[in-house]
Amino acid sequence: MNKELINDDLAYTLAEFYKIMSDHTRMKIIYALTKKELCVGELSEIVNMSQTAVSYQLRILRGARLVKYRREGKMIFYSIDDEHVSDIINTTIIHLGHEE
Amino acid sequence: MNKELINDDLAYTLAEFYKIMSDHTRMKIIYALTKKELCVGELSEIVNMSQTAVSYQLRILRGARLVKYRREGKMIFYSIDDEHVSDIINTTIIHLGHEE
DNA sequence: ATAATATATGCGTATATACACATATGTGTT
DNA sequence: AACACATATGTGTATATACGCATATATTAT
Repeated sequence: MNKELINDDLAYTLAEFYKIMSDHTRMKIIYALTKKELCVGELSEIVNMSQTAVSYQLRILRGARLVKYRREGKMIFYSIDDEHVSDIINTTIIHLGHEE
Repeated sequence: MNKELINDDLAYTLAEFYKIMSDHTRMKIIYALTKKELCVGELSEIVNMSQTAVSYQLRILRGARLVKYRREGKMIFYSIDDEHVSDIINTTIIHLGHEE
């Protein structure tokens, strides 16, 4: 009778997705990447955190297929995997009334 | 020079928003509420958790203004505060390819 | 092969948080 | 007022996780 009101698998999957976006360091990284492809060193400067910390978060973002990467010599360039992600963020920004 | 790539306040605010949605219990509650207004007891049954646990999460959802509520006698009915929330979830479902 | 540079990973720790339990508060009924 | 019922809240605890440090790996240059 309440079948439409509950969907455990979906709820778990959704929550996992949002969990990735729920850390401000990761969000800074994601936000920067929605604007431009960047390598780890650049990201490290932009978000003003250690290379280790950025790398730690990039691994998580990779695991969740939120970002993709390509090697170019010593450097690895990261970018947003899917433009849906940008859409979701933009919708949220509008929702939060945080446009500037 | 990288001003457009970073916006600390916004990143924090976005991360906080997604943090609310990053718990599967809360997501079950939110999901059910996107379908229908419900009281605490009904929610408790639907997500199959104790009244205390549901109440704990509802407080957090209230604090984040993700849900609103109205009293009717002894019961309190909760609903989604803003239809933007449903939009964001629907976009995410499409993104995840989890439509059924 | 060695060195230098860019990035990744294992481990330890401090912090955050979801939930259980007990209890409090608010509302209607008698 | 006393009681029952629906919901909320304070406290303790177990678990999850972000990040630092040290170190490993991968790539290019000498």
